[in-house]
Amino acid sequence: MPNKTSIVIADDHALIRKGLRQVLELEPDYQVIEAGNGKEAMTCIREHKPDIAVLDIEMPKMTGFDVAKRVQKESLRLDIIFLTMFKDESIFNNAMDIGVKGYVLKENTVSEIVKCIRAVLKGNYYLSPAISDFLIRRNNKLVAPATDKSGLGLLTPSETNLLKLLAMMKTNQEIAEELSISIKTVQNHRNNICNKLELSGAHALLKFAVDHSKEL
Amino acid sequence: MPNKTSIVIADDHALIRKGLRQVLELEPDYQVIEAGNGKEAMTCIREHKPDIAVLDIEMPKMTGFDVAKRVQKESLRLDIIFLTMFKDESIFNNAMDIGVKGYVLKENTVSEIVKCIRAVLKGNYYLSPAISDFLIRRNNKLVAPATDKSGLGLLTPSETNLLKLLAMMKTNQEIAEELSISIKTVQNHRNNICNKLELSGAHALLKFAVDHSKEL
DNA sequence: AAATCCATAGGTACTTCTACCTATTAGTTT
DNA sequence: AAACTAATAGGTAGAAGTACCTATGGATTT
Repeated sequence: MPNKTSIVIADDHALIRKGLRQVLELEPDYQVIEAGNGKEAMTCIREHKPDIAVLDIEMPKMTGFDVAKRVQKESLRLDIIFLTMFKDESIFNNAMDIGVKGYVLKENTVSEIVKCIRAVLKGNYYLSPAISDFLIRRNNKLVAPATDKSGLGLLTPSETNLLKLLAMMKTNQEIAEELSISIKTVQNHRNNICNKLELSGAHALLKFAVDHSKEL
Repeated sequence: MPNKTSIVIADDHALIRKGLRQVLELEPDYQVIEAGNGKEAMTCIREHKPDIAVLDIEMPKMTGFDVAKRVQKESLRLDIIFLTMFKDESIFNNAMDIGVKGYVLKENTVSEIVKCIRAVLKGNYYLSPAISDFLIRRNNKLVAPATDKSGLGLLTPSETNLLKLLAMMKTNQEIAEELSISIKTVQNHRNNICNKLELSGAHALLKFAVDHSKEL
């Protein structure tokens, strides 16, 4: 494998480009190609077919996003890393959505970008630690409300236990059997829970159980 | 605020404890308390009520997980950071599920743990970059199912549409109103779906709808 | 000792969902 | 034209869940 890893870097600040080149060329098998804006970056990518492109987001002519989308549309096979100052969550989310493999903040150490390139070359994702925090939130939104606004604290152990089974979509009869209690007891527990949580209606409790199953 | 930030560190290797202490005490307002295993860690935590506990996962007496769970059960207010060699995804996922705020690999630089503590003190999460990769996967799992083993392809558009509403735990009556059709039609659709998918029983279809809601 | 809370279980009336029927209309395929 | 499919809607019997009751034994608190 004498073939070098070629990397296109695109940033409108010459200073940053030079700095990046210097850092990257410490790795003997990295070959760096510079572009001063998004449009140049596209040209470079089409011509040199690099393995990786490190893009600033805010650039004249085409933004990093524009380049990433273009690359996707033209089915060019290379991985894209954003090197940016934006710590904004929604920007980050958008980047993930269009398939960006790495996201490194400029405020991080220079070695960060090298680690990132290595990780991406291995087929992994790499995110700046500050960004991981956003990712967690992204997950938790789908998972846990964290604080107990739900009223779960009001429930007794048996009630909580019953909710767990209910969240698995078990029927009252199944729950009764599993706990070796009467179906009437199950129904009563359900009723008590509904009263405590002020729930009413056909699937209200079932919905509650499923929605909060992670907290049970 | 002349109060120091107190940190309990727990690891069974004295060498690592000493190293950590040295690094952490470079920060003038960090006060370090050492524990040689999980049980000691619990004692230290109960006694000193630290702001943060940095725990190894594999330790004698009690593991880092045991300590984290215990802390949660006793409602002790401190943040927990795992400092570990485990790059395993499921271990990481478990850690997230019990509310661990930071996850740093021992293979990372020492400065990583300091960054982590700072981030967690600010109320943020912090993950080693190598771990971020897992998080991405975790997200993607929730997003892309790709193959259809479920039999969803057998369903007609109206049936699929109905399933979407069912997955939101709406009752037949609500679905009928939302689609401006008779409740009987809704019931019929449900029956047809059950036949196609060979489902039967009280919550079978509802469970199916919820389980596959991401694919609808 | 009295009061309170929890888990247990039964009763009853009502609503909702399930399972299996039939049937009409509109659109597609053969 | 005949056959098929999807969407619509009605009927009926029975299973499951909801809503509100009462009640007993055990544990905890006051």
